[in-house]
Amino acid sequence: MALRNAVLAALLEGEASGYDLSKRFDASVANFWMATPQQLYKELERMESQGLIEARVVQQERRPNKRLYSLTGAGQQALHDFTAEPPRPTAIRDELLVKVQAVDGGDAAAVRAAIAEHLESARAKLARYDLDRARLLAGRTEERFLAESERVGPYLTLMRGRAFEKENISWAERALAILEQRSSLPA
Amino acid sequence: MALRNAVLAALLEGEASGYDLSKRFDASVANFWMATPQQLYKELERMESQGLIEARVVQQERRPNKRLYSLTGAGQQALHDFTAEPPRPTAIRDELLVKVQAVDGGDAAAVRAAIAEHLESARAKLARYDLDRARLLAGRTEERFLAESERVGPYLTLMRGRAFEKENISWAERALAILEQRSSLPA
DNA sequence: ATTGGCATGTAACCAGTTACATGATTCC
DNA sequence: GGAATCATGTAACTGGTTACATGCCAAT
Repeated sequence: MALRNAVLAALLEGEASGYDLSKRFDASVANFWMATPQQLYKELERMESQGLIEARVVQQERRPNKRLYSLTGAGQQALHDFTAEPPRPTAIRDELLVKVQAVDGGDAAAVRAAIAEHLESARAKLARYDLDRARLLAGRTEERFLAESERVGPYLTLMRGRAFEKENISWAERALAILEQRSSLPA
Repeated sequence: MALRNAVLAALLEGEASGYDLSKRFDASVANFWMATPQQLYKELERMESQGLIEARVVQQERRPNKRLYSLTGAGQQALHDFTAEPPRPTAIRDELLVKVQAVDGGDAAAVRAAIAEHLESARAKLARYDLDRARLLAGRTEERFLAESERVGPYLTLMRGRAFEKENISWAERALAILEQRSSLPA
């Protein structure tokens, strides 16, 4: 029931279809929770059957109809309850770092390539987050934004994502430099 | 088969029992991959049956016997193959950030408490990583260490863990400050 | 004409978590 | 005497991934 909470949190931004949510996850939630469309459709069904969300069917012309979900009172309560649960230690699973850990007994060139690709994707994500931030701030200083806006959660997670990607970038640059030097000086 | 690769990488450090591995994971691998003892025992069995690792039984007095596992040639090959695989985008799942995202519709005090706890654990981890780093460097400068040591993988992942925890700390401090200010100025 | 976006789902499989289970030893 | 450590496992459950499946519309 872990995805459930991420979905509830995402629906705080407003009603969304499965498809919308899938994009919303990619755009902002993906920073700390990833989910495939398949996962979302299944979870939405289950959540609806549990009364946490409700659907409103929107007829569309020249488009398939869609079901827009929003939080019910029970859903809001469930979200509240979730935030009040004692935190469990965050589980990390980073395949790239497993490869880096194993670089000395593995294919060093391939690991370097993987880091380089990671670096590129971190740069792309950082650029996206910067755009998102500018959109949120809408010309205001951070201070004013924080004073004025109703919600700060999305801003805080965005800041976390930004810092994470910045750190990814500088780590990857450093790691590449070290590994490249090694490869030119074989023992 | 994702844990498998983390186990192979961990066994590069030398032979280990299930119990040893469990501690090794906690100590260093946990930085990027977490696994419970139960997971490890099951995975070790499977890996042995696939010929990736082999066990050597050590009789102990006043202690249960233990099975020390080490990589076979096939295991080394599997590790090599894994490092050469094209990287898949890292999956993140951070429950704390889900709570933060939902803070505006949830229990803000509980979320602040969760962040504070996270901050403490990040500080503790950073201190541990600093100790690990000092142990690895063994009095040498980073430059000399990198020039001399046979393996760099564990150092690079350690640096990543350190940077990650540092960033956790500064983000958590900032987030707490923002949320505390909000709580004292209710809309 | 083909790619990409909109829109939704099912089924089979694989991986991870939690609870249960045991038993001796060493340290405080 | 009780907690922590050493040492290993099973069983039931939950959650996540991958592959398969469909079909229309807009833009290039």
